[in-house]
Amino acid sequence: MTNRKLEILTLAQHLFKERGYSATSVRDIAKAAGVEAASLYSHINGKEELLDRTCFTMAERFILGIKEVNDIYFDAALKLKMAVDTHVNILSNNIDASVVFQRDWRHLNEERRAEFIELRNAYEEEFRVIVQNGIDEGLFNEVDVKFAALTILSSLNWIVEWYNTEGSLSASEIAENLYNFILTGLKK
Amino acid sequence: MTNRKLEILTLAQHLFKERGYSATSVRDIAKAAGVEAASLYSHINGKEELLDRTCFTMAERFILGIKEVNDIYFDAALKLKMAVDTHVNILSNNIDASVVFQRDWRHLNEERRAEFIELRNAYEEEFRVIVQNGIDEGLFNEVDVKFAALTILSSLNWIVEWYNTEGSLSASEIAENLYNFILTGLKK
DNA sequence: ATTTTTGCCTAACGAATGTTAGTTATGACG
DNA sequence: CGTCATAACTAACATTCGTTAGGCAAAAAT
Repeated sequence: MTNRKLEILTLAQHLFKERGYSATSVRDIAKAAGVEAASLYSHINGKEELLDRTCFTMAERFILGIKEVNDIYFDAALKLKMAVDTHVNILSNNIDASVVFQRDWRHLNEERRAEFIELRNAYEEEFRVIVQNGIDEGLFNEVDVKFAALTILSSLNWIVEWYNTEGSLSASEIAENLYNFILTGLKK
Repeated sequence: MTNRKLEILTLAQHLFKERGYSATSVRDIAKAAGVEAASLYSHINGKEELLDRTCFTMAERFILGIKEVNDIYFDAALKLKMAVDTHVNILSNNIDASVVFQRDWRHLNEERRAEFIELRNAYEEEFRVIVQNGIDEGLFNEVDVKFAALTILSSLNWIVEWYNTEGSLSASEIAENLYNFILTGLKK
């Protein structure tokens, strides 16, 4: 991918984040790039390519992240801690793309959407496995695995809705807070 | 609001849920209603009215819900339990509208969007107050209040992404599972 | 020096968008 | 019966949409 194409992709991701994919026109993206709409087509095949690349690049990053965590750590609690940390760091390093990944994958065409959902399911499954391992190892309560994983993933997925680059907490601090809360719970 | 208008609103909410507000055309809604696009304008002022009514009706429902919980219950733990239960029940009784409320409020015009955000903030503040009360009453751990509330709200907000009307769990069962997990945490 | 490639341009396409104006069929109410 | 309200219609509007075709200037490669 050429520099210019990457630049266009980045600009598009920012606009998609602000306005949503459907409400962002090719002309909006062109304007941000300081170029006529038609000129974009020297670099991209179409608007959907920008969405597609964004969604699948992020999916790959998240999946690669959790694979590394699974390879490096053994203890389930540590795996979970690092999976959360990795997720939040990827997200904070690609905040625009993460928002698009989270919100706009629905606008992928049917075929690609199906592939995307598969990747997402695989990612979520990794979290369920970690929670199950923690239970088997006697580290975690015998909670409903699906439910516990869902709560963790909800918190992770929701971060894009409130994360602020200028906020006081770093990505790893957010991850640590989240991990601690999920482990400890509210009850005294 | 006439029956027919309500019918159109309901159909629109379903389409907005499936395709998103921006990607749903007035003609799509008209087709669902078995009518020409222009005919809708006997009933509505415009497309945005459908979004506006959806977002603000749901906001009112959620806020009324938590006010009632605050009036009826005193104990912070019970308040939280019932706030979660009420939220999930409202959501499951209005699943299409809830999804739109969650995803598409961004497409409100600037003025209404600002009002909407204020309502949302007020709602979220109620959760923070409950958590803080729980800590003050010695029921809850001395967690970071913002963070704890955020995790709870993340889980609540994310429910629309996986909730299935045909699922095996009722709204109150989901609420109970969620509440228990948040209170207890993972750690044994 | 000549050719090729790159990156943009203008112009235009057909389709879809939200919305309006004006009209008509139907049925309720006096 | 005549009047009015309701709910739909057809036709059209000005825009905007994603995209294509063809060309042109500058830079890179030969």
